[in-house]
Amino acid sequence: MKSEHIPKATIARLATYIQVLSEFKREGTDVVSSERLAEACSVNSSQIRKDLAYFGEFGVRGVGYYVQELITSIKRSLRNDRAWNCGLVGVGNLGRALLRHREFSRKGFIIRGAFDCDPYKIGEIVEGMEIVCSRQLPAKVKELSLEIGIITTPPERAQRAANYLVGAGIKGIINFAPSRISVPSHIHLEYVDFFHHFYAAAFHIRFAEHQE
Amino acid sequence: MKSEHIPKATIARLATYIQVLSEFKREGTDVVSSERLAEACSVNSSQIRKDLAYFGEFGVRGVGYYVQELITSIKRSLRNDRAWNCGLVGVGNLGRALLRHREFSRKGFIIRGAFDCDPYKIGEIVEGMEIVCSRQLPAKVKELSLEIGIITTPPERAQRAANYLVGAGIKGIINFAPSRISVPSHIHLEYVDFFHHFYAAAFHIRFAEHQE
DNA sequence: GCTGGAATGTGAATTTTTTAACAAATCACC
DNA sequence: GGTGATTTGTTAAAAAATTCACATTCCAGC
Ligand SMILES: NC(=O)c1ccc[n+]([C@@H]2O[C@H](COP(=O)([O-])OP(=O)(O)OC[C@H]3O[C@@H](n4cnc5c(N)ncnc54)[C@H](O)[C@@H]3O)[C@@H](O)[C@H]2O)c1
Ligand SMILES: NC(=O)c1ccc[n+]([C@@H]2O[C@H](COP(=O)([O-])OP(=O)(O)OC[C@H]3O[C@@H](n4cnc5c(N)ncnc54)[C@H](O)[C@@H]3O)[C@@H](O)[C@H]2O)c1
Repeated sequence: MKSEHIPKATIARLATYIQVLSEFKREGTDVVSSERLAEACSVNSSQIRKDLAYFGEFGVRGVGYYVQELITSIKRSLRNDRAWNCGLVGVGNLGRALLRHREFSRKGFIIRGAFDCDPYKIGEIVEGMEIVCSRQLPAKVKELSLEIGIITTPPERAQRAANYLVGAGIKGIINFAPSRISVPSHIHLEYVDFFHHFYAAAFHIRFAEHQE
Repeated sequence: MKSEHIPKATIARLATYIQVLSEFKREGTDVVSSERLAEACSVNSSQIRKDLAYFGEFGVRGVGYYVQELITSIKRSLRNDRAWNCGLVGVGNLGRALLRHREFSRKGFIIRGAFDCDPYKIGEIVEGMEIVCSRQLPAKVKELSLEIGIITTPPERAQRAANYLVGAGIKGIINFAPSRISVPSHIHLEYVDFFHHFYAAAFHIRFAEHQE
């Protein structure tokens, strides 16, 4: 039952499945049922089967899913079967943490360019990568075939960073700065904001207290 | 129309509204309609009115919402009208970036304790805060009235960190490590994983290419 | 103090997402 | 080769979230 439109929530869950399946693999589990995977991910088992059904049939009835095979299938479904070249704009606290994070390249998102406008930072080497002046963005995007731009500048600079990236021909942008930006409709834009998890925690803690 | 159960998506959107409303305020806008706010947040205007209706009536018919008043009302709704004391476990790349991030205290989440198990890090001062040995967690949680625990340890240590936090009497946990952990049901647990944004970007970029 | 234009709050309609249920497929064991 | 225990893929039902539509309220201007 391949399908056209995929819910955002499904993408997020598939990412979780990969994570949990990788743990299973490390533990030496070869085959897993939707029931068992569901429990580990705190979701309903038909949810898992439905999510997978958007992309194809990956299991064996009466048996379950072969862990390694399923990981590969999900990655392919998510277009994560090849590496993506990323460029990071704004090498501050957060930018540095991301540059040093090994998981990016392990997951197929390879940060190949790091840009900043601060002359004191330009030329510095972080995690084997030289910080380059933002003005060189257009040249570097082409040279390194960058496809995804990561914005970690202060919020008031995010729009400018986006403009540079778009002008340079990037295809998608992940914005970590807490400000809304506008880009042409053919550019895929994602906002990362984990504060809502803090709000949610605060909300539910106080709510539970109130119930007592 | 006050209500019992609040969708998670509503909480996340309310956080966005606060962000965008703060921008409006900075620009000097005093009154805003749901239509205009909706446009800035890329959502439907009745979505906004519905989200707010879960908590009360904050607008004036025929006029709109008073920006500052609405910010205050949403914050109160989200139980964000008082500060929350947080403790961070695992002062590595990410932990440091969070400790240095001013936005936390500005938003009412004050990181009062930083813990690590690495003897080389214990005693070090980061952003005016001394890194303390994880073993002192129970004592510090009580001393500093910590309510929310932030886990930024490597994934294989996340469960242990959670156990410490739970044992020490924390009320909620935000886990930045990419591993599922288990905690008693009265502890509110949130997972932060921004990789799904990268997967979503990759997926949609390739999908758009395929359409052409 | 009336009137027209504007914008909220909300019940109803629609759409989307999740869950349940079960027929179809697989395999171990006899 | 048949049988029963499993577990998938999928259709149908249920639940949840979003959007529509409009009665209700407010205000500015006359
Ligand atoms: N630090 C965190 O934990 C954290 C968490 C969530 C969100 N954020 C957001 O991420 C962004 C970065 O945070 P940070 O703590 O790293 O801030 P930071 O001030 O440490 O770093 C910002 C960097 O961007 C550079 N910069 C500014 N304008 C630029 C431009 N036009 N082009 C290229 N580079 C430019 C600055 O020189 C600096 O190096 C902020 O928007 C922040 O709100 C940070
Ligand atoms: N760096 C990033 O950009 C990034 C992004 C997303 C997720 N994460 C996740 O966040 C976590 C931290 O990432 P990082 O890059 O900061 O790693 P890191 O290795 O730099 O830091 C981990 C820190 O945790 C400490 N630690 C280990 N076990 C501990 C324990 N039992 N109690 C207390 N402290 C302990 C270590 O001493 C170290 O200081 C990882 O799980 C990582 O996958 C990181």
